[in-house]
Amino acid sequence: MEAKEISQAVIGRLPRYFRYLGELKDEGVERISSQELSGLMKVTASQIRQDFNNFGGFGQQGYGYNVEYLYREIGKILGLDKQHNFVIIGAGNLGRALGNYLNFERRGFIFKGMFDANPELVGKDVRGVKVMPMEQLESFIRENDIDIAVLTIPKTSAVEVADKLVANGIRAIWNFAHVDLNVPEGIQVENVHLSDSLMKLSYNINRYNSDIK
Amino acid sequence: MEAKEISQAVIGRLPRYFRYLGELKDEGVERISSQELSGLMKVTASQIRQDFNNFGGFGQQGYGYNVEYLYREIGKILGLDKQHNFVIIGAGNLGRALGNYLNFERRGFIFKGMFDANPELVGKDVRGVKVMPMEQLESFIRENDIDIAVLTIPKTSAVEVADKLVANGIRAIWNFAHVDLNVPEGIQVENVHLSDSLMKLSYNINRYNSDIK
DNA sequence: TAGATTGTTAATCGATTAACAATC
DNA sequence: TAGATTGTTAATCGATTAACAATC
Repeated sequence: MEAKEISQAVIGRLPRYFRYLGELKDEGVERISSQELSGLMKVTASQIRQDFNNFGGFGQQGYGYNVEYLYREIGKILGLDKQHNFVIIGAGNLGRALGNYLNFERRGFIFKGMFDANPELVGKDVRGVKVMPMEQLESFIRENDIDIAVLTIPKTSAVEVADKLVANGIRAIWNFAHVDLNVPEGIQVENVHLSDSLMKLSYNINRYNSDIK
Repeated sequence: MEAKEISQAVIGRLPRYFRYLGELKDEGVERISSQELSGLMKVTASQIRQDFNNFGGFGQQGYGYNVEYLYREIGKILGLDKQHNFVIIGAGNLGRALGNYLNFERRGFIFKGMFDANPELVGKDVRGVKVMPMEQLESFIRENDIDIAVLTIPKTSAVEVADKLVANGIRAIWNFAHVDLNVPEGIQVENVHLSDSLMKLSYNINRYNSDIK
């Protein structure tokens, strides 16, 4: 398929559409117009139609969109109809919290392994998965069809671990370490920099207060 | 001050500048040009100069920027020179992980209290803070100068809790619940929707693969 | 058929990049 | 002073919104 590149701005909005459509579906709503969805989601109807049309027409003139169909199609676009195996590297608080989060499984993300450099954590159980030592990471990635590595380790070791992951065929890194990873073209990195997010909040608190002075 | 509105695109980049400048400072680098910083951060020098100039001139022609000064100024813009007290609502895995994260304190974010609806979690200790029952939330917010509430509870209760927070004078919500909160103008909300982030990663994995077919 | 609403083109708006005069 | 590099204006690019013809 000769698909033109879809902008990340559009991709970034798809999960939110997916969530709203899922809720509408669960409420038994059968169809919805861009106008109604616009009211619900507080985005323009124009943007909704443009976004959907990046992927071809999902609607029908005079009718609107079929909720269940649109929900399913967006799921497919997001790759949620496929299984993605992941490992978590770093069995600290955050790593364990993510390992225990059950909803990922519902979307096809399967928790396959967990690793930590600290011998005291090795062998511990997180939702049926035993923490393994770092020495086993590379062979495990290769032998268990792992797509995604979740990095919940300190930034000091993150860059080095990322290189190992890439060398062993990982396809994507979900990076919670507070450092920019440098990976070759074609390896996907999604950063979750929690402290950056908190700083934005801080800025907005203070800006608002100085504005009303 | 009559400051024109700074776009969120710019604000979103400030924490990353702050991080790079902090590292440069720690390495003892005294000055840097937009050109050098551009090479390091992989953004255009033009964007760097435009971003900084939103807040007035921090540099000097022919010299560049003083690293330590610029670092400190960006910190001030982000409000990191002020103390922000926060509470965590939801003492599950994620809430406890955030409570145990020490680096927030270094930036002026002080962990003051933790709450949970589950009686079995009440009384537990997270880094010196005892988990309190939800009944105490509202008075605690009012009486302890709490700026930020971190929501790590299921989406089913998040909307209701957010309303209570607003009614008791919270200024900002760091929302990890997978639901959009509707708050009055002037209350800041920063969403961290982890599953949205994971879905974006999923899209990019699958897009890349179909592109190279 | 008439009304509704999409798909899509055109217009606008905002953000990024390029260029260069100002100045250290 | 000459060279370097900012601050800032102008040009470009991309994303959002508006408008409307196509069509169910």
